[in-house]
Amino acid sequence: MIKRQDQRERCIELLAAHMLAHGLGQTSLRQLADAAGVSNRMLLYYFDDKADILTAVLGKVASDLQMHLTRAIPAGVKLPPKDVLRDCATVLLDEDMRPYMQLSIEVIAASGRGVAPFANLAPGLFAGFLSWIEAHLAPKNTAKRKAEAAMILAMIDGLTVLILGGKAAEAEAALTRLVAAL
Amino acid sequence: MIKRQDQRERCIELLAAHMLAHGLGQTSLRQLADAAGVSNRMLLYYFDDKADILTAVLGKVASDLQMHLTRAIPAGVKLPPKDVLRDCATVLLDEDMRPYMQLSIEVIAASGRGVAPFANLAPGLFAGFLSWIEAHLAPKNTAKRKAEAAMILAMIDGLTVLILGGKAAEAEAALTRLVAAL
DNA sequence: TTTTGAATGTACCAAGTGGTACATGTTTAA
DNA sequence: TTAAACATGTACCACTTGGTACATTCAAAA
Repeated sequence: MIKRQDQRERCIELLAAHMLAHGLGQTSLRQLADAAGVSNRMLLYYFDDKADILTAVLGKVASDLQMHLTRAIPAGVKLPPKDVLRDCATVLLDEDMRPYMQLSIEVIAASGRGVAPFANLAPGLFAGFLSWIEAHLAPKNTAKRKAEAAMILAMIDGLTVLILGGKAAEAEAALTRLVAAL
Repeated sequence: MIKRQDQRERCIELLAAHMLAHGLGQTSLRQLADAAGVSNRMLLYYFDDKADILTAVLGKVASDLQMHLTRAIPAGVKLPPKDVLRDCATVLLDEDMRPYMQLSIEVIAASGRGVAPFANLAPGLFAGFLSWIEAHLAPKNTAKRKAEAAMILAMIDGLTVLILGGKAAEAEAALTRLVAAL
């Protein structure tokens, strides 16, 4: 009867879908319990408290996002920043990935405010992304690669923000101009 | 006894300071009433409802932000994108402006979710910024200027996101690399 | 001076919040 | 078979939420 861990995992998956669909604003225990198909009583049996739920679910979301990226963009191939930006943008700015990017921005906004448990999550999340991008950049020296990775991440996030603010067409034009400049 | 309008204006100023300091997460009627030094009962006398408060306050914040920018960067001077980016970044990424940028990202995140009343605010906010930037760009044709303006706005927002996520140093490096590329 | 309208306080409402106490079933191990 | 550990439901707690009903104070117009 190892049901507790099983249920915890099951909940994490369902809750990841819920949070991707509805964001940080719809995360009361009742709403989460409904989304997971359990009672709020049981949610707090599977998890320590609300922070534990959010941490676990967002961890899953982050690793799914990384997996999407890794699956779409082969590892081991080193490219100049222009191409890495274009490839990342193709994957991450696609409409299918919108929920992931929307949720990411929400988490970062909360993190900037120092809100628990997001403040502890965001830097690690970013670090993972930065090293992922860096690993896809053609050599040069380390400092330059780090700067280029940060630049690419900033561009992706900035374009995402534009899209979330209702300026998808402008983001498209900006990306084109950006790729041309690199 | 034209007190009602006066108080409304007074509240808007105090609430702008409060929201810049504490964000969208601390905007219950009680919290806002405390920040404005009035009772929540009176807040709803000066304003129609919570959405009316937020709309008014964020309008003020947005116009203050634009004023900061306009004051720091002279109008009428047209520059290449590289310089406009550098100038905007100097103003907007400065620590003093952090509350404005933090709050902006929060509003855009909410807007992307379609949350009232933010969803109606963000596009207009962006449009204002885009035309402001465009007005500072050296001629070329309109389409190119629009693309460059969007690019610059995306970069600023992206760097802001990096900073909020705890990667200020990386953002700095990214900006340097970015300016060099343009 | 009386009346009228705006300004303000007190007290409340139903709904939702994170979380818990307690009882009850349900497996598993002794 | 019995005791212990796990699993689950019901009911509740104090608190916060956006918002309102009602009474009252107060300045100004009649």
